[in-house]
Amino acid sequence: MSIRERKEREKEMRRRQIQNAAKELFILKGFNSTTIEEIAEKAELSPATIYLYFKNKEELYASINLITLQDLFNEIEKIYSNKKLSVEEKIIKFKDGMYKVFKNDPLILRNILHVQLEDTLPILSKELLDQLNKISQKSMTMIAHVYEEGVRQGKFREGHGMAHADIIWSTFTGLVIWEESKRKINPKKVFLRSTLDRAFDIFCQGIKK
Amino acid sequence: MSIRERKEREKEMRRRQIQNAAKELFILKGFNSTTIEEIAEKAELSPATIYLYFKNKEELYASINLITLQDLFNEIEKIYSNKKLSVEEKIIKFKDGMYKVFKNDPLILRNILHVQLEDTLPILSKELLDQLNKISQKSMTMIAHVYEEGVRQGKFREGHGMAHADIIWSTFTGLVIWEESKRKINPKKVFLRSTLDRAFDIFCQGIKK
Amino acid sequence: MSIRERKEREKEMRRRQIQNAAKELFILKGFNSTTIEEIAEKAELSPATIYLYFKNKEELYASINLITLQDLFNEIEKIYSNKKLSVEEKIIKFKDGMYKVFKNDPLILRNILHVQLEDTLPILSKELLDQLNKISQKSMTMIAHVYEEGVRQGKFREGHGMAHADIIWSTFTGLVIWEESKRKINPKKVFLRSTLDRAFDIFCQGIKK
Amino acid sequence: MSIRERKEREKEMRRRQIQNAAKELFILKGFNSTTIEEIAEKAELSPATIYLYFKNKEELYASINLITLQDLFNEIEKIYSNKKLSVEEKIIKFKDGMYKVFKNDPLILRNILHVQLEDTLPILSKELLDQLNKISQKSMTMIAHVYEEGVRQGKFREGHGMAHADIIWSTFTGLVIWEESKRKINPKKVFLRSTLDRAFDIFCQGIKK
DNA sequence: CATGAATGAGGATTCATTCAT
DNA sequence: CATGAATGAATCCTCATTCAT
Repeated sequence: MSIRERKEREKEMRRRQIQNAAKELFILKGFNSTTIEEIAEKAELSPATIYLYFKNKEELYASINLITLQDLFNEIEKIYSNKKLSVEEKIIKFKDGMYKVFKNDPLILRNILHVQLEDTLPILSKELLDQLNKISQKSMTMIAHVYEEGVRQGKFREGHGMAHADIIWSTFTGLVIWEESKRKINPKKVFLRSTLDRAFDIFCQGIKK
Repeated sequence: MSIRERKEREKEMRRRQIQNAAKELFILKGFNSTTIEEIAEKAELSPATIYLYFKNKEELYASINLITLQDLFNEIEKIYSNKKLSVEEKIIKFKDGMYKVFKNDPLILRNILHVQLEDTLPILSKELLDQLNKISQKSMTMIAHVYEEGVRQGKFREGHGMAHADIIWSTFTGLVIWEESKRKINPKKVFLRSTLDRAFDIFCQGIKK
Repeated sequence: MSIRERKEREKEMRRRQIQNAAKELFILKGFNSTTIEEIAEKAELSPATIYLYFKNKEELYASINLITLQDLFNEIEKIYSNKKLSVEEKIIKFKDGMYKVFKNDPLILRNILHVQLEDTLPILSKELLDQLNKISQKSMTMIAHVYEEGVRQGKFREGHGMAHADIIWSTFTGLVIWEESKRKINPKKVFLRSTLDRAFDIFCQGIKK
Repeated sequence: MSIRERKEREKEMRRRQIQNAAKELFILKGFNSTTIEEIAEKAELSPATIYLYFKNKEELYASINLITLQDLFNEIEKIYSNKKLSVEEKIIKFKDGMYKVFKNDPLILRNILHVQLEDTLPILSKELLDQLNKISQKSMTMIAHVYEEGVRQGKFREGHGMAHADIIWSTFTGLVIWEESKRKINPKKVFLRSTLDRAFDIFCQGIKK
């Protein structure tokens, strides 16, 4: 029984090993320009082996997105459920949480948006697309709830919760993408954490009643 | 001389013709998934002819972004130079200007961001990259100036102009992309102009001293 | 205009050139074991060029069958329409016609039967399959008509025309394939024309009233 | 010793088990399109195990043909040796026997002919090829003998026995393959036993003195 | 100038086969 | 004896790019 377990664990590790190799490359070069061969090489496996663990390139790609998005969801949920935090604090924490996930895996944002913008948006299986969609939906809803709570408490200006969730999310993604793109043009540039903080500071100021 | 001019003009038109065809396809399918042959067909030319006007696919792609970015630049400059507008008004106008460009040519934003997100960016020639960089730099600088002017006038909170330019730009792009992506998943959704306005309203509120 | 025609003709020749190379190889090694690269090499072209003339390997394969079947159809129709021949003569001529086509292009029969024997009978496009089907249907119908005419004239035993067309066709193909297969095992053996003639002689005898 | 025997028997059963699984798949999908993995799965073994019993895919395939051909041989021999049957009856019985084998295992004919037409024939080991050859030779010889006996008895027209064995065999295979191929194009069609009977009826009529 | 035609350089995927356990 | 896991070697197909006309 213990042998079987070990095997199981090893198999899972192989999967991870492939996903990690792939993630790095997808981040660096995008989906289309990353070849299975490169992934295999980085994972120190043969291309054929990849196909023992993932049905094809798209599924591999999707599986990575799923992990990442799940992380994000967990992060947001943790904050959302934390009863000790005020709504203002929660919004700040949301930003910090998103940033943390993003820092840990810069691919995430690109992926979420890539799902929609990417070339031939990879023929992700309907299921996976739905799953991605659902998770992101749930995350947004939690953010919306927080805003609405703020309104109820008389702290925030009147307004549709979902719209403000969109604004928070967009401000974050917009900044990150923009910073990332600037770094791409000029690699010396470092992501300015302070700009992000400032933006959210302004936002918090702006929504005050 | 006049003949030469006509020739020149015709040549320029061919370039445009190709760029327009390409733009549409890049928007629709992304860079990698758009083939030269498709572009040629849409432009009613042969693939070989494309190469008489553009060194390769990347240059063609970049040249389109350049146009787009130039349009945006013009829009921003017009507002920037308008002496009748207050700094607050200018910021609002910036948003409206960006929105106008985007509305008039929805491809614009996608393209600009594609330059940033797309797989193949690193292959762009140094020259073009610099040019792209310079234009965007100049646009951002103007926005930054407006913010700094606001600070000098005691209207806006202290802060680095460039950082706030980034924030403005990011908020805008973030929102547009996000809305667009939502529409992609659920096509019935219409872009919420009001969400954009709200976001900038919050921003303006937030930066007030 | 003449130039265009020449081009057209040259293009058609290329197609033929590819088909001929492919035909030989398909005969020799079967569909699956023949690679596009081999075909290309034999045709003195690059693999990519093949795809300018045929959508994929299957279509190429099918196109060859189509030609072959068409030839056969023409041969049969010629006999069918010949008013000077008696029904008995027509049946003998059918055999001779089929044999002529086969002799002139030994690949023919193998190809037709490959359609039937081959692995997963290649996913021929519905259209082509229909076309193949239609031609063969028409050929068989003509043979059937001749038999029925023979019945009407009181020369042949009562019986369903189509069934006898099947019998004629099967006897012929069966014999040719069998002889061919024997030759494959023992290459010295030569196809026995006399066996074929004998078989049809027996058949003619057997169907007499 | 008894243990050794049991082992031997078990080993033989495993072989059969694999062959049966393989046979079904080869019938369904052809040689090339059937994968070792599929065979293994159907046989409830691992792919690697297959290689403990058969040197490679080709040998496995050939071994199946051998069985099949042996069955056919047995059937024919039984009829051949039956002293109570007249030559006319024997010929009819040959057909029935062949049909029975074919009905019981539709693979047989496809396989026999595949051996001859199929892509991979050259790869079969010389030994196996010889064995296949010998069995088929012996079967044909028996059929030939019957014809010659008929001639001696003054019942059949003069003629070379072997040639008529070929004719009998070809007529049978030709019809079966043709019917099978028609069914492939139009699956609703059912194999017409009556056509086969008719063909042999005509044949018997035709060879009468 | 324009292009039809050709191709070299990959890239994703499959599968028979091997081997350590 | 059995197998899970791994892979080398193919194979089909695509596409940016070139060049003779």
